[in-house]
Amino acid sequence: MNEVDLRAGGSDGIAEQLERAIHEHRLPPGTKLGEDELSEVYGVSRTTVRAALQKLSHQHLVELKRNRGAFVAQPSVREAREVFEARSLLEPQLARWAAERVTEADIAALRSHIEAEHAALDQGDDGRALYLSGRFHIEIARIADQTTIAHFVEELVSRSSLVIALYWQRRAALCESHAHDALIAAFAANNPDTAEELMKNHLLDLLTSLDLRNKKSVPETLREALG
Amino acid sequence: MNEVDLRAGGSDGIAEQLERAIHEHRLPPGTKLGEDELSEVYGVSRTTVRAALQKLSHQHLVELKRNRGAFVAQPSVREAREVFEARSLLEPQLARWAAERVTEADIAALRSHIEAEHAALDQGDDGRALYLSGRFHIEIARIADQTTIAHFVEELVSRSSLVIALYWQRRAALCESHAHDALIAAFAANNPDTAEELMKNHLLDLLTSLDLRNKKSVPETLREALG
DNA sequence: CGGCACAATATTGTATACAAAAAAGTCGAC
DNA sequence: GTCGACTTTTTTGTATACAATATTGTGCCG
Repeated sequence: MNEVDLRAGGSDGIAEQLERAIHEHRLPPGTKLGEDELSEVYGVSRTTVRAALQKLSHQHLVELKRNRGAFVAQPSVREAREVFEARSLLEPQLARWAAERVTEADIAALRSHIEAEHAALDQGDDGRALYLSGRFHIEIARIADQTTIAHFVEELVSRSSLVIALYWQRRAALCESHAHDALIAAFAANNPDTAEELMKNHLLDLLTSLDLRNKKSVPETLREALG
Repeated sequence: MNEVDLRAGGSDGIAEQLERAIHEHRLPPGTKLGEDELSEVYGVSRTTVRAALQKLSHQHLVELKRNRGAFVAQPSVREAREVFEARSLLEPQLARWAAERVTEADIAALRSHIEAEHAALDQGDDGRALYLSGRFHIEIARIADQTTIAHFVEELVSRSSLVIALYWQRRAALCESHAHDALIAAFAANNPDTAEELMKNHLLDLLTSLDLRNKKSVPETLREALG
């Protein structure tokens, strides 16, 4: 029994660990998440594991197939587009609000966030860099002081990570295209208009960096993967 | 044993029934949802009930207090504002898209939807009218063909119902302020600009019809309810 | 040798049992 | 009679056991 036993008690801690693993691409889309396996890994009962998996499925990070089990979600091309459409509706306004409310402490936090991201990249830990890059967006939602929308963004960012795992075409250059630096600059200058525009373009850049014509990257059934 | 046994198997059916009951104000905010009680009502085990309650808590319709149980959520004033801010970001654009894509069949569905709503009002079934009024907004999301955003709107509409239960001030006139009729007209005329503007104003109207200064309507603890 | 039916196995879905915590009720001291 | 501590009861949290379903393996028949 490999009981890891981390702080956050019960299902929430497990859900968080799984979410991070998915976000960091340690669990690729389509991975089977067996209940027995997970319960052994975390040293808890299947009941607890199931609660965690259900939570993740509500966030669309995990797909629950009846009598088949849980799998890391494989967003379709359409879902990928929809996720970025939703982000484009929410995040620019969030950036605007953030620019209006940002404090010195917030800016410092954002800067150290980016530093950690670059550090991860230097270490070759692309997964962690991607995770941190996503957290940057969530941090902005927090600064905007809109917890309800922040929740949605959190889900969308996680799902974006799955989209990236499936449809990313350019190998180099993660989110680190200086877009985040420019956003911080706009925040520091208390310039909501610029912040909103930068975020809008940043999301468009992300979307166009995907190859959404590539239907085959997710062989829904084995049939079409071959044929 | 009062086994109701409805079609949708397992926890999803129970979650749906509870959601509707909450949405129709048959279960007011703060109501305790005991697991044993629910398991008897629906003739299933507590395991199944818990799954349903967890789902609802992820939608913020139910608050899960550790070792205390599940309660119908009581959105704070702040949460109420946030819900409508989120809706204002999503739904106007959704109305625009819907106006661009709407079909004759969609319009017919919307009209019959409104009819049902008026019928419910005539019968004095305000709860059901409110529920149908919410479904109208969700139907628009469906027509816009944006399932991801539609999911968010679904959650926000349900939460709005809780907000209305707590902070509604005008007794008469639910959502039936002809706003929905005007929206249908804009759809029928394929006028996205008008549809977007109408939705924006409709949401503003809803928000201003609330009394969000009223702190006491949700006595968080008994202490402040008296004093 | 290939295909189909059946059996064995593994995995999920649901119910129940037990442990832990909170709430309510009771008794006694002051 | 009221306050406080203790006991009882109720309710939730977690683990385990059993049932249902899907998957895999095996052998028979064509």
